[in-house]
Amino acid sequence: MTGRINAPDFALADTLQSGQAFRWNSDPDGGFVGVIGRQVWRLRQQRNLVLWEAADELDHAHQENMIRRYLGLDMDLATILATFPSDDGGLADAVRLHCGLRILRQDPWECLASFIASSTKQIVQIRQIVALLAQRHGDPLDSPWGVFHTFPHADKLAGLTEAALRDCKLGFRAKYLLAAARMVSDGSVRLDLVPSMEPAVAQAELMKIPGVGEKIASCALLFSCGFDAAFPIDIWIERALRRMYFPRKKKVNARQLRAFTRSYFGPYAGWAQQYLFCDERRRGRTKTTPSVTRRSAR
DNA sequence: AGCCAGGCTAAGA
DNA sequence: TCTTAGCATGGC
Repeated sequence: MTGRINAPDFALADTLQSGQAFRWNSDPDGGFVGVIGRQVWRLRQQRNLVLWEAADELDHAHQENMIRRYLGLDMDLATILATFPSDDGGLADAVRLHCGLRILRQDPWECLASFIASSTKQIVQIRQIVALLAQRHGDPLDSPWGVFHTFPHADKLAGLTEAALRDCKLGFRAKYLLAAARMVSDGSVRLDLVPSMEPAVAQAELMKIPGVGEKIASCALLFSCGFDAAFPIDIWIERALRRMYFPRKKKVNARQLRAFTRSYFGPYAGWAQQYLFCDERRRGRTKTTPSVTRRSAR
């Protein structure tokens, strides 16, 4: 089944490759193949259109709604951008350079589990871990593009041993993911209710899980639960914030950074964060003469 | 071949 | 309250 969605202000590649989701693979024709829910999808962009192909023949309108929601196409980007601080040239540049970047709305469990796996890992490694979890413990899904797998439910992972998770290269995160799976599946963490909670309550709910601190909770809240103001601060964002807003000021600690982001960026702070994140990484990539300019953040 | 990654926890100042 | 080691693994 195929379809097309009019999406004038959308950047598929930026959106799928900006470290929000870890299970999209690009194919040679500029498409991306991945799993949403229990289906394999192939997505492409042609100018103003998102072209989608789904492996299964289901209700067309339902399919289209699903993909629109997942890609964040049900949000009005212009309205969101208008809430950003108006006199911030640096942020405006980042927005311009990553025009059409959106926040995905992923499955909360897959998203939370992926970010539990992410700590002190590079994106390549996170992708490996998530792929292994799916291959070994998810259900196979046949498709025109090969066999893919669902991301295993919390119930499924809850029944595994820590050793089985370690075999998926989780390392010391294995016990965290196992605990998370158990807490979600036995109801001691109500992941299903998180999207409708007050932001602070939702964050506290996720942080009941060992291995989930502010950063990982923020990622899950922003990328899967609809909390557009959640503002995960990782190493890249920290670099961007210090460079743009605290130049050469020696002592700005994590707390002060957090306080700043909460008061400065507004109700869609998480979206601003994603633009800054992408741009900081772009800067890292486009640096010239790597032997000289390579410097870690102060 | 080390070094260091998109952190959290717990210990110690 | 703030700083820091330790954790496990792979890419560069």
